[in-house]
Amino acid sequence: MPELPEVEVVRRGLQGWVAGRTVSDVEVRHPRAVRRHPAGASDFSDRLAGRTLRCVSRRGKYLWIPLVGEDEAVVGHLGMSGQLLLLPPEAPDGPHLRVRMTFTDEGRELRFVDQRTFGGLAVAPLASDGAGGQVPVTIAHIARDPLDPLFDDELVVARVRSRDSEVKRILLDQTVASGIGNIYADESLWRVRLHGSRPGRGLSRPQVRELLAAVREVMGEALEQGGTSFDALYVNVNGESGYFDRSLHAYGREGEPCDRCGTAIRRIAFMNRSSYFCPRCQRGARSRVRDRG
DNA sequence: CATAGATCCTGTATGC
DNA sequence: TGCATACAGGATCTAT
Repeated sequence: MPELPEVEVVRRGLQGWVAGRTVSDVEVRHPRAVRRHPAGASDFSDRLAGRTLRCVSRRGKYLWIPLVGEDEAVVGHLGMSGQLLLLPPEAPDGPHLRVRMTFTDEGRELRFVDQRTFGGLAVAPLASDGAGGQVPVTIAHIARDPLDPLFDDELVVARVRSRDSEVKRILLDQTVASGIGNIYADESLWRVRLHGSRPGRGLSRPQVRELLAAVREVMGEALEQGGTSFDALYVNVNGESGYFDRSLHAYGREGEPCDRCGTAIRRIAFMNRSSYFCPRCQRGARSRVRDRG
């Protein structure tokens, strides 16, 4: 469930704790956690041992930390249950500890904990991002996110409107705009009263602009509240949950009244998961059927 | 090329 | 009580 706001909370938490520290040792407890590091677990550990970490960067749901003196970075993705925790060395290992990074100062360890193992870490080369910065080559295909100062609204508007796919699927496509997952997609669509099954090609330019503004708005509000959490799976680097789930209008509210019109929120199957929407406020599901006829 | 669907994984909740 | 099934879903791979 960690989407952009949750990952940004983690980034901020890491920033003050790992920047400038030198890695002592890296222990990979589960090979799946480094499956995106093709050279394997021992190579992953070898590339980090003795290296000093720089600032913590983020694009969409990815985090990366460049290594001082190298054109490489350690890249992380939380998947849906990953946690990056800063814990004192004496804290007990939980059952889902996947990677442990210790530092030469013998202070807090950085632990990657991941119940469902969809997340992972890797070391990857850095390349130019085309705008004076750098990005790991393994995530060069990930688009800028809506909170990125270089996010180009009109470019994304054009890309959304060039596709026949359902608009919700486009929102979840990280090569169009990154950082949006199932929760914030549903919340953004609810805010602008669009049904997620509307084809991108059928939306007007103002509609897509309004949708992107809603995405930015809902993510910004979530960030202010420390992110969204439904269970103990998403936590910040200190193991604490956010509060934004109390502000949700659509996601996870099947059968509950819409906060605008009182109609019961509906849930439908979508891409092996769920979509939540107000059947009265969010019209437009029929246009696709009509177009086919 | 564009699009849609399947797949990885495990803890929790639910049904019989 | 025990077993089976459904569900959560981000990114990537495969199929059409």
